Amino acid sequence: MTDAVTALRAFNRFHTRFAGVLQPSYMQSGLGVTAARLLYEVAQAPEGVLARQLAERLGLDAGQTSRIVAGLERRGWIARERGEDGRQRPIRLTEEGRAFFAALDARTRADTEARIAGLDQAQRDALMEALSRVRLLLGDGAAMAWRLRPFRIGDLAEVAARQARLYDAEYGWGSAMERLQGEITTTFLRDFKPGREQAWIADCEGAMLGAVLVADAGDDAAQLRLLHVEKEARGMGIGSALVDRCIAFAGEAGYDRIILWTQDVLTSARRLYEAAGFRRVSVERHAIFGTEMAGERWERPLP
Amino acid sequence: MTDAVTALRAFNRFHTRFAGVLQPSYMQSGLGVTAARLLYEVAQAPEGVLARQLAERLGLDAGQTSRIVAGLERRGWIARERGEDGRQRPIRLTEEGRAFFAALDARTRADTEARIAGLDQAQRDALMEALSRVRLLLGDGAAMAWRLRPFRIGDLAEVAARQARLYDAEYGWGSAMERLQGEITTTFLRDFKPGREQAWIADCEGAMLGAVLVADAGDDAAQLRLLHVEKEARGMGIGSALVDRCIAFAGEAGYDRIILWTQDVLTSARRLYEAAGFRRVSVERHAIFGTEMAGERWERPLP
DNA sequence: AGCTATTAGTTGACGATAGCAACTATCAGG
DNA sequence: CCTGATAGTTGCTATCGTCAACTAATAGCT
Repeated sequence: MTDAVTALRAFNRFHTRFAGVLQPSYMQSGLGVTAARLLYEVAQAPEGVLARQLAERLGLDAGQTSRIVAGLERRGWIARERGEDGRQRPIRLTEEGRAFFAALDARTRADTEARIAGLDQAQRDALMEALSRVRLLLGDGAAMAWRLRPFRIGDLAEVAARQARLYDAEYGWGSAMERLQGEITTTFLRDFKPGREQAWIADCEGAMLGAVLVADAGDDAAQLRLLHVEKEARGMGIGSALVDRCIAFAGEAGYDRIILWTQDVLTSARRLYEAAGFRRVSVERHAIFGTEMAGERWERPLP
Repeated sequence: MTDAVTALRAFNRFHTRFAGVLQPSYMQSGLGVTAARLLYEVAQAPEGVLARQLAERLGLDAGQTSRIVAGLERRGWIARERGEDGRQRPIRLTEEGRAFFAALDARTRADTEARIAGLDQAQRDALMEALSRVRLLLGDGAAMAWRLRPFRIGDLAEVAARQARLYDAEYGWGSAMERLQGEITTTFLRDFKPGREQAWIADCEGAMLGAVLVADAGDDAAQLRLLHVEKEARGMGIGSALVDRCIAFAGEAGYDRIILWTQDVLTSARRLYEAAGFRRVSVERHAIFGTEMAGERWERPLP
């Protein structure tokens, strides 16, 4: 069995080749790979960008950056103004530069598209999810956008899989938890009441970073279930966004109150609930998952 | 919402930077990045490698390869023999080269390890799965090894998720199929009989490429359930390996026969069953998944 | 105001990387 | 023996990347 370091190195070798095959298209344009990357960054920046920002973003040397910028300016693709700070020379695209970049960008897109022409939409989705997951795990999460969306086909089973693994790794709850997850999601799907029930996925460019369910608990109560946030996505505000969405939904659906069950060991989840206006109404000790812990019932009235 | 091409290009930009940060360690060794990659390839090859094989594998120019090889030979890391074919100069590591490479490799490993030092084991597993998935989808599957392994925590829910998405994308079976999957896996987990039942995952460096379940159907019959192979993994022999494993397991467990239910539209699965000695014993038309189709029962005696 | 340290950017030098083309040596097949 | 193909080498040229010295402007401090 290979470890993550070996796998990452193998991937790096693979990707170096993969990206290398994509590069010759830059050459046809008379630009080097680095110059093309820099031009891309300039094109993305709506305002003028400073050379040092480009250097920082691309991981380039200041001298190298200066030379490439000078080259692009000589060809007329970019222009430099004077900033308020007299040392700065904000860079922006000229009209010709915009046209040139558009053509280059289109060719690069076509090249990339050709590389994945054999993939159908489902596989493209899988590719996007894997790419995002890699970036997230390698620490590029800050550069990525996430949003909440309603659940789609396959999502609830994935929620069950993620939670089973997460809680097993973190608390050792094993297969007892897995069975429980499976039963909750299966029941939810079987008895799904549109408008009265819903599940949301925190979706970061195709990758699931967290999820939550709202189920009808009867007696005018909505029940928040299976809240989780992936470890690499904590501190991004996903947990509270999910809880807030549940409360808003339950309010609109006309429930009196929203309830939930949780465990005392899930401290960060409890903080979320507390901040969102939930109050603990009962505690019950048990050992369902092997070790002794306390199951808690929390509740929040709805306006 | 971004598309796969945009996501892939964004990933390429990310990875170029990511790999760029890893490179300085090669510099300390006096080797360039390309020379280090080439040395790695030589070290991996047990026999002598030809320069043109290296060029092909690394996507390098022949001239460039020649120069790098000459440089490594000058430093004494590699040696060139004469091949049977007088034009060829098979390359292999010298003793010094082996020692040097081992040191370089250790440092590179440590560098990579430092980049993922913040990840726990579960996250490393997730990283490996995502990396493998990317390579598979981008066509590097031939360079990767897969194997069958028994199911672990979370696997069955993932099987349900993958199948629900696969069959929805390919046949439009939607949530009816999803509910069915969920119920089958949940029931399997709840009533799991070790030794009499089992599930296998086709695992390609952490990524699930296919799966199958064997359940006790009562009356001395084993039932093969939920066989699937991911689209990007077809033609690798995974389907027949999964079926064979089921038959072998059912035989060892002492069942009389192995049965399964399938649909007439799943033609490639039917071919697998037929090749593995199953025979169709009954057909029944239905419209469970929206469209009209035929559910089939297949059976195979066990020795 | 004047001094100092810092920041933005430029330039020169040098070596590694990369692509192209011309070249030698060898081999395979008629 | 001739022809075409293959393995590998070498020269030319341009880009890329690093290091270090340099100018110009600014910010902070006394």
